[in-house]
Amino acid sequence: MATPEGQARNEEVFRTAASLMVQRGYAGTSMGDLAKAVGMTKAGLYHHINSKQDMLFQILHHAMEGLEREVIEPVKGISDPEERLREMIRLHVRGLFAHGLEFALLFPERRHLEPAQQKVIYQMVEDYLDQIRHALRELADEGKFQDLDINVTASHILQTIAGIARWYKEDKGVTEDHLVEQTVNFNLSAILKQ
Amino acid sequence: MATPEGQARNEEVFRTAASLMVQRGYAGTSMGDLAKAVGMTKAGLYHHINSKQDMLFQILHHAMEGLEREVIEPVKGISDPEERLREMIRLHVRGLFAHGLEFALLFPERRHLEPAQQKVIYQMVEDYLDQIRHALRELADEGKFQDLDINVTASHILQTIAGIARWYKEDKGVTEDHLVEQTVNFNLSAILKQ
DNA sequence: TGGAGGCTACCGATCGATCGGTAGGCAAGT
DNA sequence: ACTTGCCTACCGATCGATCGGTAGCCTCCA
Repeated sequence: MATPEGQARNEEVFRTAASLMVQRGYAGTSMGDLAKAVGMTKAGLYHHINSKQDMLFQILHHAMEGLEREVIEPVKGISDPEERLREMIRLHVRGLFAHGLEFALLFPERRHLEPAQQKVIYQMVEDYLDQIRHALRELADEGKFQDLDINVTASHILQTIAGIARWYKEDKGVTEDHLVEQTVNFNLSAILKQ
Repeated sequence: MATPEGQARNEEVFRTAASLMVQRGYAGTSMGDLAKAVGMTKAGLYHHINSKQDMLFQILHHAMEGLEREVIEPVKGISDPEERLREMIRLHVRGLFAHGLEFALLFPERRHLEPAQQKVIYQMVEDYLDQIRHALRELADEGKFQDLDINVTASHILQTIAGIARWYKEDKGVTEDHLVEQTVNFNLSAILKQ
């Protein structure tokens, strides 16, 4: 279906598109801009993608798959809910840095997708939230959970993590390690008794 | 400068623009769409505004002024930092509902402004964050603050509040009162000792 | 061994539609 | 008479997308 070079080029297109859309938004990024950024013409670009909209869908879908692979899967073996939640937050924040903080900022752009595509992405986010909710419920069963609404709390936790991409600036002297630690501690302090 | 009816029409233009941009983003909202939404032609629309970009700036500026007027000002008389922070979160979340949750979602669109305009908005957000940081510092002086980084914590708190607009759906049975209470409790639990 | 056929990865040119914005006029209130 | 508020009619630029075409490589078969 594709040569190794073509495969690499294809990935470069999607990676560059994600980067540009983070900076300028979906509607604010033209296919001409993207073509120029990857050193192609618009026509050449369309060899790699079906449409601008489909490209956005694939970027978001790929990002969610990455989240599941790098956060959900690795913590499946952790039976203690507190430690599992700690590790989820840790891995998620580390993932943000590893992939340039980018993808979290693109999710609001799912409004530009077809309803059916929106539903797919929405469901993947919901599945991720369910993992957080499940850990919270287990904590509640152990009597270690504060008296909070599990659904609202799960969303709050996710917002503190995804929100990092919205305010973090490299030049402020905050290191990745520090931010990981702070985000874990903030959220765990919020939900644990004592 | 304007008749009362004209003033009202002017406000309707900006209010409608904000609403459309929340749904479709800045670049995704055309002036033709906006004109149709307020029952005007594009030319008539431009009687009320200078440019699309300037309109966005005024919307964001107005939103920040509202935040200062409805959250910062009312809590100035509260000397106890814990109670002040509680009230800030309470008022901010209530403000989200009162104004349709809209404006929080528009702030990422400040990337479409001129650098000088961006700076103005950025500074207003920073001033707001300073109010949260100040309350946290006072709490620390009283020995009631968890061992957390004040700057990071302030951002986390703001993200849980602004983040509500990104996940809240009316049809899930979560009431405004419940959400206010949950958001206050989550954040206070995160930052207070014990 | 060489040539035919097919495939990938692109290009220049161009499509109709839509973009943000404007010139100039007209009707109504003060 | 002048301003306010809006209109019709239009501008150049850019949008996403598609057209026919091609350079270069790989495979297969005589």
